Amino acid sequence: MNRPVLILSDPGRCADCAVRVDGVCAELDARQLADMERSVSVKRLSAGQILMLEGDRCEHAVNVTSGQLKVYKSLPDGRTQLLRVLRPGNFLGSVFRDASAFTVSAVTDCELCIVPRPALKRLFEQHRDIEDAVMVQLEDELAQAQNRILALGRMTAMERVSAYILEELAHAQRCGDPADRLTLPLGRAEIGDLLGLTIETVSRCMTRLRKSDAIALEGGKSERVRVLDAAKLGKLAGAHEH
Amino acid sequence: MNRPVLILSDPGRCADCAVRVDGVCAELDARQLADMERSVSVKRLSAGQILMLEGDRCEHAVNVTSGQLKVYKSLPDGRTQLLRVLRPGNFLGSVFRDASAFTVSAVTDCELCIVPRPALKRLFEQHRDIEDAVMVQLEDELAQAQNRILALGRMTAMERVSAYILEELAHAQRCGDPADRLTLPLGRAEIGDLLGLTIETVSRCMTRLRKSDAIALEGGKSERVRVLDAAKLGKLAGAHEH
DNA sequence: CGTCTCATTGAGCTATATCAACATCCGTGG
DNA sequence: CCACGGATGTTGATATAGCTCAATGAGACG
Repeated sequence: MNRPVLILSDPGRCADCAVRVDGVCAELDARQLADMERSVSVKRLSAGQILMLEGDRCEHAVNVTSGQLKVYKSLPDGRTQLLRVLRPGNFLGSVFRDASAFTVSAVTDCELCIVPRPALKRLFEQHRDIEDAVMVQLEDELAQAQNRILALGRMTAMERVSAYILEELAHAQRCGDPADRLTLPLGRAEIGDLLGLTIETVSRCMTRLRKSDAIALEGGKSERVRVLDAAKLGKLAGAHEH
Repeated sequence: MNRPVLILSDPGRCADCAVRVDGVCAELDARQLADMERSVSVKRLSAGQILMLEGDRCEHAVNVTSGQLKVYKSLPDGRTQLLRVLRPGNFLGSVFRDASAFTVSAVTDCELCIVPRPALKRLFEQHRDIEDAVMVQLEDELAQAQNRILALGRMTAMERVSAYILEELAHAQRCGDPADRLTLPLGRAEIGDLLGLTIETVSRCMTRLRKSDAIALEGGKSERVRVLDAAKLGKLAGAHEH
């Protein structure tokens, strides 16, 4: 998962990119990729560094190639709410908005593939597929935001935590991990900020899930979860499938 | 606001459309509009009717020309959460998703301008600006969803209600209404479903705002609000401007 | 081995939900 | 025109989920 990434000064790299098959770049053909590559540069962030602040001008879009970032909004008194977590393959960037609506900061050390906005617009003009690929990302992001709205507005703490674990499990599975194990990418505090809960409530929900044998917790900070009873979690999360 | 709308059998109407200057259609030139017009039809809904159900195939995009609709998700036990309210000029439609992530139903009688998805895709191919216009809408929608996430996750009932009134006030002003008066488009139950609160809590917050002289309530169902002290509301809403 | 960070657990508090009564408006039919 | 009934909003009393504050535990790291 931590393979090297595309580098401006070293053309030909996009083809080797670790996240080549995910997200925006997945659908592009060789020529589009080559054009993309010419516009792109790499940025590294260490854990805790801020990529952009709410209100900043949006000067480029980014694609995460390694590491994790959190996207969040804050109230003046410091309450903060995570909007999403960015992982390898995820795209972030407004094409038509000037000011960022959120802050983005690195949870772990990260490598990002960066496209300046003008270059992105030019790419859009030259390659319809790139614009389409971005729109697909945008629609996905919106759908996830809508799920979050439902969770925050109408689900209990237990439901939110159960649903969150299942989300992470699904993500782990997409990454090819074993079907019942996952490593939570966030600490309790950040999970709380994502789910609109406090650290303590998240912890208590985890404990309750553990005591009811739905999950097992492992690792020093209980950051590893084994899902013992996915059906029970699904029921708790109020899952309804279509 | 309730002027007639574009009608397939009566070409030339788009130019006269009540919402011509809003949303997706605003940026189009005569030729694009003419092409659009050819792909479009009108649908009428009466209050309470359902336009689409969560899980339905997305077969067309719609642009609201009159009336209001609500977009929402529900949990199996009936808890429901509004995602957004659609008003004249608003666009709704996934271009690349197959299944709707939400239910849409008419709050009032409505008139909609409908574009079948294949036609929309064709329009995208022929007119870059149309795709761009849709992407602008999508980015706006996402930004609003993110504000809602912050509200639901981290704001108190008073803050949510205050912020909501200010949102509605801003909307009324954009429609050219007087700067301190507005008519709430939703009943208390729907406001509750939008803000993740109960009817009673919404009502109590309204009362508190009234008693603190931030607003005055008028009309049989208190559906008209006069904003007496926007600054106080803003402070309550935890507004921070950039 | 102490210190730091993070998670857990407990005790009590409070904002909001729930349950219930009442008020008000509006339409309808007599 | 008035009386009635249904829908919607308000208010009150009580319950409770989740928050706050505080103490404890358990790895990680120098």
